[in-house]
Amino acid sequence: MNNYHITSLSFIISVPLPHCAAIPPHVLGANALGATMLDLKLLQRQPEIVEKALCDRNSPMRVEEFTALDERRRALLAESETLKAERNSASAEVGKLKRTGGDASAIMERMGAVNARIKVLGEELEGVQTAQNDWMLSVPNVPHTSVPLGKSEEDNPVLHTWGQVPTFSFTPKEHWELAETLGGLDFDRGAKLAGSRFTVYWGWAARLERALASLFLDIHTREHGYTEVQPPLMVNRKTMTGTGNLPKFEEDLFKMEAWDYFLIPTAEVPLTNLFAEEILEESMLPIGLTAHTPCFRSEAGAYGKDTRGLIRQHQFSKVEMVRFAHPERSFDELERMRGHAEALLQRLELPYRVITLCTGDMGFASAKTYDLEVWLPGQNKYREISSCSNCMDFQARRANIRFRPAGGGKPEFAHTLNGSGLAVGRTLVAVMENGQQEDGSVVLPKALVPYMGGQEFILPQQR
RNA sequence: GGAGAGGUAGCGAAGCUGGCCGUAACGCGCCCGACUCGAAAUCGGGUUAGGGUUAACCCCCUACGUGGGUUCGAAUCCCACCCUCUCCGCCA
Repeated sequence: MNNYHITSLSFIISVPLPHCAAIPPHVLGANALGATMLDLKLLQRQPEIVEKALCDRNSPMRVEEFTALDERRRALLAESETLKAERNSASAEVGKLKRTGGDASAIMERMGAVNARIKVLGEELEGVQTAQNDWMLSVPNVPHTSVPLGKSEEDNPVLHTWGQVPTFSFTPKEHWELAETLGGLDFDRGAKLAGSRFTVYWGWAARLERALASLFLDIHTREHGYTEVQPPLMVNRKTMTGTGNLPKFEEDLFKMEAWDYFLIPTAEVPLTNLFAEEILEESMLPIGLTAHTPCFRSEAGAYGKDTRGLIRQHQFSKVEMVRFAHPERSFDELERMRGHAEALLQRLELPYRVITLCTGDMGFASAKTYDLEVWLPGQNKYREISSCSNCMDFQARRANIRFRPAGGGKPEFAHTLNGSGLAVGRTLVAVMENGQQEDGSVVLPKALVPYMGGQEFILPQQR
């Protein structure tokens, strides 16, 4: 599941509210939920669609807040623009009079009063527009019609499972227990150097992390058609806003104290914003980008969760996939990208399942999300290892990412997708736990052996 | 860090002694048409985005890196900031 879901709200609103009344099917047709999502026009003309989306997401926001601001804004705009038109024509008149030697003092005096009124209107308008803009930046994406309704992660249906859950003749250990004899993962020194949720990797563990990332990048670039990118690991406020991490989720991020820079919580942020404020050619689509980067998350609100081991760290590495797609093909691209993530787990022979996130569990920017969950024998359960989302035009609107249609015509917003392929630290955990033997050693998946210099096992005596 | 140059449509670029210059000169690209069997070349026309109003058109407002200021009126004058390029210094 995505880290930006609104868990804190799911227990505030636990019963269906009156405004959640059913929407007629024709209103929710593909057309209505297409490229105009969270467009000003959609909010103005079909507010009931957004209202239902907010309800399905358990969001406390109400469209009527927007509507009130929008009506006030338009009233102020109408008066202000009328006065500005008057001023423009009067100024042209002054220009003419000055050239012909006429007297313009009467007009200039009248414009003094007009300007004063424009200024007053402008100040109120600015306040209203700021409030409206804040609302727009805080409203989550509208879930796609194919997303199952639900309140929380309990309601996420399983799409399919792959592989056999392994059986052991002994009680399988968690990865941090294995590391007690295998070494490699140094939680104590990680805490000494930085604090809790930081880990030092030694020897085989450091190499395994590198091997996994290399394998993933090689498969994506050679077999799945992605272009490898090395982006900045710190980005500015505008970039964070483009993907939807700001303004709502600042507390989840690490921020530089003296600079307005943030450490990226995922490579999705720099990769998606690569084409911000740009107009692409339709022939360039779809674009696939991949990057292996560290990710930094404050994990605010995760106190007491996954405190041991590598599952939840302040710093972890991830290979990310980002795709830019034509609006008509973005859901095909989502299926394709999910396949790219699944291919990695299959290559590593790790059992997993795919779930579809329900409306109440989806991330802020997403219109539809699949989570891949890998089997962890030590925990005896499936744990998230990848999250693949179609954000449709939600991020593209924020970041202004457009493409020009092949036949010419006005630029349209592209659709953006992102997915982990995969979270490297968690994959390392899965490799350890699924490959463990009774003597505490670990058998490595065949696909990894060439990347480990021919090494097939991790043995206790290794350093 | 020092010195200088620059930021104007999809791209290049003019304007920068304030008004007749922003649906923005000029060139490229793109679209439509003419010519052609067809194409190239040539010729003619068209081609910014966002918002308000509207059934739609018309019309109106805003935008010349960003934010302020002066003025009846700012691409143009003033102030601050951001970014790019060149040279110098420093540095893995």
